[in-house]
Amino acid sequence: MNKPANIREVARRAGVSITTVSRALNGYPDVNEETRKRIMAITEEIGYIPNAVAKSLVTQESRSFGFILSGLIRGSKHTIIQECLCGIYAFAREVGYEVTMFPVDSAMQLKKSYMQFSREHNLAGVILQGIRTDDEYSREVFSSDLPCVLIDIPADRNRVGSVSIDNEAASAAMTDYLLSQGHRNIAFVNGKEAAAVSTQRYEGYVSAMRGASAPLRWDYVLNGEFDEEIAYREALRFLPEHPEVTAAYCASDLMAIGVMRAAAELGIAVPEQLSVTGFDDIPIAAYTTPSLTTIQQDFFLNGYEAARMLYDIIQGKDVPHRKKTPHRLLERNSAGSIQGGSPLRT
Amino acid sequence: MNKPANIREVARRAGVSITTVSRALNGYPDVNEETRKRIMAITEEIGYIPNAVAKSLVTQESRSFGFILSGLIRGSKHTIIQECLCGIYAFAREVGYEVTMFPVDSAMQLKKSYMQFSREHNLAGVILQGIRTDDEYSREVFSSDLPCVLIDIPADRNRVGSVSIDNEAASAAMTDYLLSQGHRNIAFVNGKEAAAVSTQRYEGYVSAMRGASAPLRWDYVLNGEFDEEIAYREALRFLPEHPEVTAAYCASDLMAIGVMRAAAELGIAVPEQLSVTGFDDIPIAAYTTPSLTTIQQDFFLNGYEAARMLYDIIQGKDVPHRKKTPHRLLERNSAGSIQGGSPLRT
DNA sequence: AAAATCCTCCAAAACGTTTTCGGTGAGACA
DNA sequence: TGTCTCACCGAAAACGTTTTGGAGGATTTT
Repeated sequence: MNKPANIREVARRAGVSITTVSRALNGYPDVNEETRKRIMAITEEIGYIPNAVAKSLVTQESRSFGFILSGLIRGSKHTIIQECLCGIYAFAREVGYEVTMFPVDSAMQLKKSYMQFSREHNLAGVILQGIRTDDEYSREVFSSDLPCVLIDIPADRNRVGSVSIDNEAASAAMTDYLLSQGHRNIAFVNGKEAAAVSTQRYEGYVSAMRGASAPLRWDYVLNGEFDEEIAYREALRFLPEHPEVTAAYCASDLMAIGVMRAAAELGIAVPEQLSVTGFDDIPIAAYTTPSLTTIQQDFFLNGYEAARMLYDIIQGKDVPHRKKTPHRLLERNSAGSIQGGSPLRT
Repeated sequence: MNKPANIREVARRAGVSITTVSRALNGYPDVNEETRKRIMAITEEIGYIPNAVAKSLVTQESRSFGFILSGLIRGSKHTIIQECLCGIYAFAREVGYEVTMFPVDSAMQLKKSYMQFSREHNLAGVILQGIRTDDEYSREVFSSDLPCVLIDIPADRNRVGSVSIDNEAASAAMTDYLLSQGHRNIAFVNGKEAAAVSTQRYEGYVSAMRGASAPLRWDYVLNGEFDEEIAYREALRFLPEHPEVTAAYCASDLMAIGVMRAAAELGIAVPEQLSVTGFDDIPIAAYTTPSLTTIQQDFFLNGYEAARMLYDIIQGKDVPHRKKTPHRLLERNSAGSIQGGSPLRT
């Protein structure tokens, strides 16, 4: 394993100092065009590649976004983090940055804090996703002066940015949609309580129901933990107890799928007897029978915008630290109108 | 933005040399227990974090796997690379490595070669996935002495490792399954020609058909390019022309879904009139109607095993450079028996 | 003709570590 | 008393860059 050529070797062959080589390669003006050509030729010839590690060490910057995320788990059924990662990379490429991932597994004993990770790698800034706000490590990041933007987590501090859809508005929109179809008794299957998006979506549901003077009953909101199986079991229990509810609005597609399975098992027809709607628009949502009416999020865009905001913060630009990405209500086939002539389940 | 503390600061406060600090922190034996305690305390107090960049520079190794992959694109409907990445991280954590991703986009003008990337970052070795073998940059990697393992690409050189399922056997198994259900006229929807897995799956199909003396016709193999839409259009053309074929075996789930959609549009019932099978077992496959009979691959395991093999190669262990991960035929509802009483389409 | 300017280049310091080699003092052994 | 061993520690080199602060010569300006 012979060592790769370094700048010294190039300098030696070109008969110049390493300073000149460095300047030539980095496009500084004060180097003779002829010398530059010669250096370039030698660089090419011996396959010299500047060592980014050494460069990063001396310049004290890494041109690298950190991406700290939880939820990179085996057997995941959605592509959310994939999309997000892809968006981050898309922007990073535009500005010549790289990205360094740090997946944190809730199961793993976290011996390394986010901060430690960031400093070890001279990260220019970090993007956090799927991280709990009450986590001790995130506090450490918030209170540091490391540029930082959050995805799907509201930022309380002013130094840190955040990007997400307007969860409350989207949630209200979905509830309103169901209401407009004639539904009154609408159950809401929520996700984990700890997640900020859960409370926001709950708020949206509540305000829409209240606005329409629809029955707002505590026993109409179920806890599905963002889990297909749990939502399935909850629905299995809930649906027979409440034949008067004609719609179940779920805070995630996976939970909606669980609810639809429960309905199928109970002999309840979707959407004829029960409308079911989801949230996220994961790939599966388009392929279920019936296909899922849901709120579409652009997770790619979330990643892209988060990276862009982080970049602006790093550059010291004065930029709004709150970005709402667009959402869209995707009307498919899992929800229908009550006036459509379909009998209520009662 | 005050600079983070460095080893010199710790040494100054502890009243020892930086050598001693380094030794204390890295667990070398020749440092007094009392001094070590003191150093640890100071480290904790001022929040000192060793700089991995500097360390990597001097040790000439980064304890980092490179993951070079193509196919990280917006709107992807499967979780293959996600699973793979997850597997790589799982192993990396076990051995205290990190992973550095390098997504290559076929659309992007690749101004940086894989080799350049690897050397820039002092990578210990790289894992390649979804990369074409005839690509100029992969040649560069193969012929270098950089430890390297390929996923889903057969390795011709002996220095490089490779991991994948036994595509030929799996493909033959699926074909045999269809044959055992009484099908004789089986179409095969293949993926991109450039992909190694395509030719292997084609071989499996051919040998199984040949073994059963089933009709092997060139016009029974379609080119779906691993694309749902293309497979859909191909099926739309092919199915009416060939009412005698009772089964379509597709080299990917997405193509199978495209074929099923075409069948639905043509009024052909699946599986009653046409059996359709896929390959991969992506999440969607379980949620289509009918659910997809397919070959299950463990992409997580692919990543995990690739990382393990790479690690062994880096360590200089003499280890088999070819690993076949298990596959499984998942019998769901998109394929049925001809004897089952269902009429042929003819 | 002297002075100022410009172009091209170089020596050396710096970034934050690890590692090699050697030094000091204390106790053990002859 | 002299030497050897051992535990502990430090000075300095090294990793491969970038950047600072000029130096030397040629060219232009005054």
